[in-house]
Amino acid sequence: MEEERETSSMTCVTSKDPFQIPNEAVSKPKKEPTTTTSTTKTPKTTRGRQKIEIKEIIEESKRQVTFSKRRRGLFKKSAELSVLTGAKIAVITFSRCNRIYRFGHVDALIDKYLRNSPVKLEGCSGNNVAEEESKRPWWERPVESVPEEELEDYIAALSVLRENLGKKIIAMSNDRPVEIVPAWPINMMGWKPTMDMQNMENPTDGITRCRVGQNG
Amino acid sequence: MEEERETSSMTCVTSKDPFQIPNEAVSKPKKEPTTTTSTTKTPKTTRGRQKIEIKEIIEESKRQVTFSKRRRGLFKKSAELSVLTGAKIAVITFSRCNRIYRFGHVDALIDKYLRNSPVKLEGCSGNNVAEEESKRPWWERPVESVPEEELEDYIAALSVLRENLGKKIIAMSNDRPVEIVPAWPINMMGWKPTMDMQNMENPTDGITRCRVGQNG
DNA sequence: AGCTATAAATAATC
DNA sequence: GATTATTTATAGCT
Repeated sequence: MEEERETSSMTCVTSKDPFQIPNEAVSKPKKEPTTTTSTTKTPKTTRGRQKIEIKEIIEESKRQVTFSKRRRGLFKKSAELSVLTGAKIAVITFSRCNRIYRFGHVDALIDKYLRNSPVKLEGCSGNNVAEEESKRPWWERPVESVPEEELEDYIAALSVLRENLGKKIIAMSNDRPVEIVPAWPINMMGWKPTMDMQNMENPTDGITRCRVGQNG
Repeated sequence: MEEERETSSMTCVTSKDPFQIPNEAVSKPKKEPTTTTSTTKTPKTTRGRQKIEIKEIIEESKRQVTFSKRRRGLFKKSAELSVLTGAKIAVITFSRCNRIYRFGHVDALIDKYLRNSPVKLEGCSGNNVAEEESKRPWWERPVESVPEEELEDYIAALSVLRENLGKKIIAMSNDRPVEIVPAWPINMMGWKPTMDMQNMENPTDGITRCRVGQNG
């Protein structure tokens, strides 16, 4: 974000920036579409996106807004990377108040991560996986091959698979519903829409809440 | 990325786009800084960033490049979100060849996630956590408060904490070094540089590799 | 929650 | 791996 690069693209902008002098004491031009002699310069209504330092945002409301916007952006980027490259991605976000926001096949990938890869979600292309695929048990088949109708069963089955991780995990997971957030949550062009993003974004924990007005 | 929004900002661009007609059959002007009559239009050397559809990239090398670039971008965004809002973030990426790339306090957050929040990384601001902090055992203290010199000990201690997750997990994790990827990997302005990003990005698995030339 | 102008990410290219 | 021109993300307002 704040690399040393100072290449000014956008050389086309010829209008003088009306927001130049102090930071806050700017007399905003107020959008007036047709009244004034608005032929010389474009009467900008906002300063647009401003450069910020990457350091903790102190102001409460501001931090919440940034958290919300950027988390959305992060999940979108994750989804795009997943679709574009076929990678499996899981993102876990704990807000300052320990509200949890998840993206992707979190549970499946955590299993995979902890077990050091046994849950094979997708074969490597060009590895003539197709023939080997049929020999594999259901839970090693690509997630994509699971029909949407069977998703519930698949999820349930996955929770059974989790037993292989150890009784202790199962015990701890029992009071939390085992669910999978689809990797294709956003209904965008060319995407496989299974559930809406809202559902994915809502905090799903039963975790101690902070007082009202806290970030997260 | 490909929402229905078609709002054309950038209305300032007056130069005609020389790359207009077919998509690939463009006669590239080739960068010639001072020779040609480059006064009328800017002799663009590239088409710049092109709009792409969010669908699987078929071409192998192209997909690899995109995976590399966008993964880097995703981790950067994660780091920024973490610093800006104080959120704890973990990102796990399995490439198509099951190479694993991680970001953030993956192990700690997985523990937290599986246990439904016991590992308290940071208190909620304004909750007068400071006084309660001192009562907490070391492993509940904010990760940031751990001095860099103690990081190794902290990591080791965390692996002990994992035992609370169950003997089975420990058994499975034994042949994999338990490590923590720092949440501040990029040495950017105002950042806390602990390790380099390269180290973080390198695949850390001992997982079956695909044939050479595969994505991930 | 929506808008606008600008900062930042990145597709194509070298 | 570096550059460039463009698309996309988003900071500040409303």
